[in-house]
Amino acid sequence: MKKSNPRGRPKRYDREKALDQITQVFWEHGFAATSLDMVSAATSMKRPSLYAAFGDKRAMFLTVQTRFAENLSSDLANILMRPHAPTDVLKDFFKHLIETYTSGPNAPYGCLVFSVGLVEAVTETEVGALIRQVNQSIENDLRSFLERAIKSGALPKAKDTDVLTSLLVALIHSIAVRARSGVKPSSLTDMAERAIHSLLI
Amino acid sequence: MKKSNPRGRPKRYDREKALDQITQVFWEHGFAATSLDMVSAATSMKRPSLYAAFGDKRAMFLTVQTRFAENLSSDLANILMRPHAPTDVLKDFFKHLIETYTSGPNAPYGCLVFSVGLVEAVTETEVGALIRQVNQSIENDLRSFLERAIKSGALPKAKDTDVLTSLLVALIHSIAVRARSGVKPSSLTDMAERAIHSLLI
DNA sequence: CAATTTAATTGCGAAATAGTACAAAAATAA
DNA sequence: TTATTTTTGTACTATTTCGCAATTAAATTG
Repeated sequence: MKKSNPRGRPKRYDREKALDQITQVFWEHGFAATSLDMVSAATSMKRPSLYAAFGDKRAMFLTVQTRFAENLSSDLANILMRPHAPTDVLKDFFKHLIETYTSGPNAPYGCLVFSVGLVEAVTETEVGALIRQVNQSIENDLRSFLERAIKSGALPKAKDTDVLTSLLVALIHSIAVRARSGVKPSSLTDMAERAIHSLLI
Repeated sequence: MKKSNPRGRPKRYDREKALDQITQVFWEHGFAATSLDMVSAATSMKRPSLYAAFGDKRAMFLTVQTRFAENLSSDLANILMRPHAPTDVLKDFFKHLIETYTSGPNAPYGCLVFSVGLVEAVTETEVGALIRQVNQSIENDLRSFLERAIKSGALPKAKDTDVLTSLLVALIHSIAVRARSGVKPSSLTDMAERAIHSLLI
């Protein structure tokens, strides 16, 4: 059952596709260095259409930030639910993270939230709040994962899950920084896997 | 022996003081959101004077980036040379780092290099190179520090210094992210100290 | 005291930028 | 077919921004 067409002239653009394209521009150049003309070019939408669809530049930025955060968080949370050995799960976890941070069309752009958004956190309270919330969410997921692993006997009881969790989150932040600075993905994978082994074995 | 005054009209500004003021502006707002008028207001120098002294906006930014990196790196390197117990030295190390990242005049701005500079790394090769170089330098200093500690018997031989080093660097990056996102300094200190204990004991 | 040198100040001009008013286009509804 | 609704496209305005040319100011040198 397809819903009947809406009243007026149909939209030319696809909302999700447009948001992907907007994301790319902000991801590469950051908030302030991105002009609406660049966004317009990337989406093939004229500025008035952009405004009608997504609000002003600030609103657009907040939208893609939260969207990126939600997608990444949920991907990572799903990986943590897989029924494999903890080290394998964490390897997949960081593999996906690194893939996300390094596979832009032109270059590695790192993390849209932890790198690009972060700069605005000082002047835009909402961005700061989002970042803290994303951290909290990933942190909670990781801690539950580790506690589950200990409960099931897959991980030694002696592990301090709080410290372990914050070190894994630190690893995420570090990968974000290094990815955008141009460190090659294989290096990042190496680092992550060695850290996982050292921390969990 | 004071060197004789130079030929023409004397400069009104003090170069180092001006660079401090320029640093503050970029640190708070990032590169693109900073206008030369803001820099002009912060330094009480008119734009032509700024241009004569520091070149254009991009050159100014590169100057304060490298200056910040050099100052911080050298401070941290010095702390690592102190003849105390490894855990105490590392506590001081992170205490200084957190102090640097959180004690701006208005707010916590995090790291000028790892947060503010990082955004430009994609479009400005030099910034990316600087960041990689700073990471390398701190990493080397930390690794030597750990190797020294093991040699002197202050740290168990079993430690994998490479992994340990990259986890400590990750902790730095994480503190940079969290500081700018608005996490309060005491939380950061807590996290750092617990991580140090867990990693070194 | 002139002449010279260097720095500071004023203010202009060209370009970029964000936002929006208004007209044209493309669909549905009657 | 005509009216209505919604999106798209054009074009304008006000503002910001950068870089620089020309002028004024403050020092040293002879």
